Amino acid sequence: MDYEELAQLLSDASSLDASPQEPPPPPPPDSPLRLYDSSRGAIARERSQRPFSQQQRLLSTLDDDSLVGLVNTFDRPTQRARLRRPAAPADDAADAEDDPCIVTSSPEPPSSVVPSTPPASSRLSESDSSSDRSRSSSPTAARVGPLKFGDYAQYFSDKTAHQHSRDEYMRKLYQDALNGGREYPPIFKDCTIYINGRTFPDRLQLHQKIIIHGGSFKHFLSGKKSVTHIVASNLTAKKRIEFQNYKVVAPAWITESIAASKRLPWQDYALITGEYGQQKLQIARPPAAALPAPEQQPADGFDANSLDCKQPGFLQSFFAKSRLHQLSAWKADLRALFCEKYVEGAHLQPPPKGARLAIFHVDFDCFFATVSALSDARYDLSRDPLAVAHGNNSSEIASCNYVARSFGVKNGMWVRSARRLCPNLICLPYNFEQYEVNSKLLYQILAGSGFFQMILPISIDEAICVKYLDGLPDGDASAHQQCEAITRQIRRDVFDATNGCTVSIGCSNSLVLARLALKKAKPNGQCVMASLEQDSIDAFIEELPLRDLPGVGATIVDKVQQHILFEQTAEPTIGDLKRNSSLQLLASKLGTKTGHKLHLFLSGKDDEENSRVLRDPLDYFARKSISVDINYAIRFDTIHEIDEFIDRICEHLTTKLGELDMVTPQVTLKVTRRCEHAPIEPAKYLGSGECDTFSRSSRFGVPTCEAGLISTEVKSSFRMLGCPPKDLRGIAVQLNKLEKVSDRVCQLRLPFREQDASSAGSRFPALNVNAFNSLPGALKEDVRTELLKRKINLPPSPPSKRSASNSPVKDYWGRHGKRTETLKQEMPSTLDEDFMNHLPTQIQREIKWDHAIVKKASSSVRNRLSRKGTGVLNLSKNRPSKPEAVKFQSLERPLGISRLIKSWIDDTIDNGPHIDDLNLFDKYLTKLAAKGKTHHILKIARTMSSHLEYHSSFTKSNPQGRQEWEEYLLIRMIPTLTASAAKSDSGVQVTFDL
DNA sequence: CGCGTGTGGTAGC
DNA sequence: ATCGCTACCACACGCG
Repeated sequence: MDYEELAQLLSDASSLDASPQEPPPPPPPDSPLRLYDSSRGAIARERSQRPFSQQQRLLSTLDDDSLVGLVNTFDRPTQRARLRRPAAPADDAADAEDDPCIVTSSPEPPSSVVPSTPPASSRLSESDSSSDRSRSSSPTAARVGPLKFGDYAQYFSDKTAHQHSRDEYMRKLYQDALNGGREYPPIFKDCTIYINGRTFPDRLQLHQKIIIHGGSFKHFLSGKKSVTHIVASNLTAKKRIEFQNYKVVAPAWITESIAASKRLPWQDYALITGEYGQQKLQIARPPAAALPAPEQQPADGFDANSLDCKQPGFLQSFFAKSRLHQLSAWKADLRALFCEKYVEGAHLQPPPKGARLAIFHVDFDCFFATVSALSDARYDLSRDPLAVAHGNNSSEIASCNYVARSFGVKNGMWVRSARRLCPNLICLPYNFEQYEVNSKLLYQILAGSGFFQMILPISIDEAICVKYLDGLPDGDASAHQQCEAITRQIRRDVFDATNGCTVSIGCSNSLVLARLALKKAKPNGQCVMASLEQDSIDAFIEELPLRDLPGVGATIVDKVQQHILFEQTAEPTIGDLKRNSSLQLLASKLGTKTGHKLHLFLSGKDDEENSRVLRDPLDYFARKSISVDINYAIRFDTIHEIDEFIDRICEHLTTKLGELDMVTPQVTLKVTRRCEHAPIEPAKYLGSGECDTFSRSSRFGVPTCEAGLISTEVKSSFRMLGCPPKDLRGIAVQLNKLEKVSDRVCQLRLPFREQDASSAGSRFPALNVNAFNSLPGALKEDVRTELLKRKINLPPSPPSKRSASNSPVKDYWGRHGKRTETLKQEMPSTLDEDFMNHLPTQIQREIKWDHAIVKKASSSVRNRLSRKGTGVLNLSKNRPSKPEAVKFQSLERPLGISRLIKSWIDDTIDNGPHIDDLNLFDKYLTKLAAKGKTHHILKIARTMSSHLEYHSSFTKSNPQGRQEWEEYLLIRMIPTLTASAAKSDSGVQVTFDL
């Protein structure tokens, strides 16, 4: 039995009962469950094999970089269009080009944008996966395409197109600056060179050397075919394999070739000597000779037994073994399945308001333990104390049977502690496959029984089944007896089908009571409490532990104990609280909502929120966010490793997002950081120990599903949170407020059509907001001014009137509050709100900084983060960051700035510059650029570069700070410089006043 | 008051 | 060893 059949059962059972006069819907031929199947195994496989896109990673870091290309084409849609097609060197961009979504660019009549609801019959006969697909491949859905991929491809091609001219310009610039205008020998003519990893000399210098000697430089491997040489100082084993077909040379090839004034044979500097020879042999030999290489690869990164978060296969292998991940994934799948079955509510008839319901809460007894035990003939579920856990000491018990529980063993306990209570405890391995099998059997039986109008999935082993009692005589014994009979039969059927798994069932008229009845029924029992008087309900729940109420966990019990029951009992019961509380008391001690909820629960009544699942299950089960959390085995040394990790997480998330056909307007990063006093290595192997958490969310101007964009925001957020890489113990990325792409079609249509209506380009179409978003600071200002001059209307704003984030402003103001006047820039108040809402968070922050009116001391996060003072991006109190930073703005003389920068680097060479200082520094550079002082920027860049080199010459290790400085130079400074250069190209004379 | 962000609690085994 | 995930709600607080 697979999920497809199960889904049919689900569908058939409920639709039959819900509307008996209608014929059962023909089962969708090829149906929804493809989604289910593909969202598991297949995706996972694809994910593990899919090579990480190098260009995407780099691209995502190059956020502010070189959007000059977009600026250049900003007002020239024709050029944009021309550029769009041919150049899309990135694999991802190329994929996007193939995507039907973006191929279409012709406008569609509005009528097709909102497809009228098809007759039910036609919808039924249509396989639903294809219904989705047909919608998304329809021309109307294609309207969304350009926002999804097109701009990215555009961005990318523009960027690539621009890179060459930038390098060319830089070449001239360097030539003038360093060589008195004379040309350097074109040693690397026709060479396209990519630099991998850290090198000596560093990337910046090699880049310089390459371009001034006539070579061209690739900032990333786009398809690899265009690259003639890869320069690297050393290669990981994996890269060694990845690059084995390329000319990989040591940096000395560059330097020595220059010294020799001619291109030396690359073979003498080949990094992959053995492999290359072998490679040639392999071509000649039968394929068998190639075997060793693939075998090496798993050992390198995919060893299932070693969990190394720095390896590309980590996520995959971690998730495969994480019980909590599985539980969450199953749950999400079941919910999606439910929604798929009842697309648009077609087959679903929620109970009429006020209908009498019988709710059956069905749950396996100690599911994992039972299933694992049943698959091992050596053990007797009813005699041996059993538990499911990975290992022996600090591994957690996922589930234990009732024999073990009689010793005091509990779920979640560490095996070591459990063994103290129960020395004979037997630990069984997980058997995720069997869990799924048995779960399917359960759902199949529930759906096939025909007893229920709705089957609401709660988890892999737990469901809530709803029966409408309206046809039955009121409140009499027959309803109760029927429920008893149903319960008995379900339990027997499941036991038989699963060959020994027991389910317990609680049945009552409310969700709360059904749940309490279930608790009472466990293990292997049933408890039917249908149609009772309030008195008997009260009597029934009186003795049950408060903890058993839904939504009541350790914290709420603690609060109740402390503030309401004053520590009277160790384990308070529902009766305890009910006797000692009132609605007002609960609301005041626990909060309004929680208080009200609890008050109702104490009488066995559902509240608005927890019964929402009954009233509007589709809404209840609809997905509103997706996230990845990893709080185990996180051990990083450098920010770069973390960046890569973030990239992988974002890829993972966007893959899911794509499967769901959704986009996100917001991403939240949650960082789990080792507590200051906590030991470096906690008791639990690779555990996180005691931690603090910090989170930060970012908005996208336009909802996106692009890994690169999301990743950029997340990496930026990570820096904002200032967690030292070595103290990172967990990381979570959430995509919030998800929207279906198909739902966005209507919203987006208007701006597009406006654009089409006036092809002259005098209107400001929605799409160009993206372009604007991406502009570097100085140009952005220009463009903004230009827009104003032309009185170009901006696209409609999203409903919200507020812009993304408050705290960065506070952060800035807490530290640089006095800079208001000098940094103030023009932004007309009428545009402000609408405009801001369309800008990416990062740019919003910049603008906000300029226009901030807030004068607040550092936020609490800021304070908490700086208490340690030695973090990488964490400003040390004894580092003179602020005075220096303020000085940037007033310094005009190069000599002064040089000295300042040197001392800044000196001070931060170990721990790295503070992000705020860098941002301020960026501002300074932007100002310089705005004034056309490109030569100043160039000089500063050279100062920084050479000073970093100076540091590296006597530092053995590679301190965090220097890496960050180098990265800053490469990914932020150079682009600024380039943008500035490109801008001043037309008019301003570049001169040096050394 | 309405809205946004960041934090925290809870659920499943 | 060991695989401490994930979705969602509610709250506190800040802002205008």
